[in-house]
Amino acid sequence: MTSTGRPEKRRAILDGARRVFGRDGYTRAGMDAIADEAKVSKRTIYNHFADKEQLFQAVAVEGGQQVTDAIKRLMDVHLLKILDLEEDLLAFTRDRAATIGEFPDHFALVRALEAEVTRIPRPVLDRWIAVGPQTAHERLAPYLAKIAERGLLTLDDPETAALHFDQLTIATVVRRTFYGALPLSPEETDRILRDGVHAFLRAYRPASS
Amino acid sequence: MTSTGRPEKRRAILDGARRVFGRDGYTRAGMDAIADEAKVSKRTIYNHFADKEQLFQAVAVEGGQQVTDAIKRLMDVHLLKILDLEEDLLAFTRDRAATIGEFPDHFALVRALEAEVTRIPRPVLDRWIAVGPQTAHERLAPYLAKIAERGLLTLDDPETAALHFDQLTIATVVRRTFYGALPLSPEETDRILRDGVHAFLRAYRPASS
DNA sequence: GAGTTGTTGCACTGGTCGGTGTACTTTCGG
DNA sequence: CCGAAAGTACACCGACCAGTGCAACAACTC
Repeated sequence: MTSTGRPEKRRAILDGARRVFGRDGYTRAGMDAIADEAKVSKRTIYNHFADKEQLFQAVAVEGGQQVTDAIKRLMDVHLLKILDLEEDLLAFTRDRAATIGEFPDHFALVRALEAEVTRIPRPVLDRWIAVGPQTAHERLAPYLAKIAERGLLTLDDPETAALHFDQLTIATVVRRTFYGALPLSPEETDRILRDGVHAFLRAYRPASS
Repeated sequence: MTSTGRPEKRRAILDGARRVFGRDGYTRAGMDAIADEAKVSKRTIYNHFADKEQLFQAVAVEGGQQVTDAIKRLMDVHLLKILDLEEDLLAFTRDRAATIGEFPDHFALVRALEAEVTRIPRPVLDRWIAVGPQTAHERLAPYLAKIAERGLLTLDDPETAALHFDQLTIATVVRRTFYGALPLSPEETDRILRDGVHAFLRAYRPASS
């Protein structure tokens, strides 16, 4: 499992592969195209990765990790000290929605990955899910629980609430735009997020308001 | 646009193509494999459809229409006469979730389609969206509006409420299972749907209960 | 039953692509 | 400055695949 070859080449390959896989999808992406994009010899790719499949998996997991980290930072920024709950949740989900545009290659690759879901070895798939989409909303739960402790939310189950928040906001935008592949006007995006946060609060805000 | 060739052959081709596209994805699916699956000569496929892309589009749109029709029927069954709102919504969403298992080839194909979203001509994509996923939840809105008229729901905007219902129930299952590609235990499915309906009602039920 | 239309099987083309072999050059640590 | 490790350029293999051409065959129509 120890990585062979020069690290900077490995980086270039991963970056190039992310772009090409995102642009062309898994099957259409050619190893020659990836080599060109990474400005690396095709032979070097095979010195770092056993085959196309392993390269794809490496790129997917790395990207998932990066996005998860970015979201974690957003949670710390917006959800630790709450002034106006609705505004803070809205600000969080807006920034979260913006990450779609900040990692366009990764999310394009996610579309490719989901199409291959039945052909990806289960352990690899589970690892990606664990690193990426699963923790993305599971990590939200403790923040919501903390907010609930202050009496700002009524939560029977923080994880379910986190899932519902996700579904009502970011997941709706993701679904409408196919992970950012189709355009969605800022106004429309904002309306979705506002409505979603609003509905979430109606479902989870204490009766005494 | 008038269709050439014998209709029963066209049917066989569409059915075979749906299976193979669903199993192998767009790029991996071979026209020879489709011909075998449809028990038809490859030459006949090209007599009915200009090329692989057009065949794929035809299959996608037809499948989307079938699913949309099935869901419409479920709405009529469950959402016209309401006895217990929570139970009726739950029964509806359960049956709706079951459609994922009833059209496995179609939903596998949808995964392939979403991966190709950037490569599908916009008019074709728009047509599929209009026939399939869009109307799927937009058609729910009038049913909810009708229920609201009886005072069982408080809706500012029926379409938004329909979208939220969708997101909180079926969309969550779809996301977790990747359109049915990964297994999800009936208990887990039921928990998701129950929780979703419950949250929906907390957000949209009149204060006087 | 003649003619048209559709279907079949098969060979074939032109192209793409994953992966390898090899001989040469570059990089870098000691 | 030397030697090993890594990278490069390029030709190459085998497999696969979309789409076509063609000749024989089957099935409807009038």
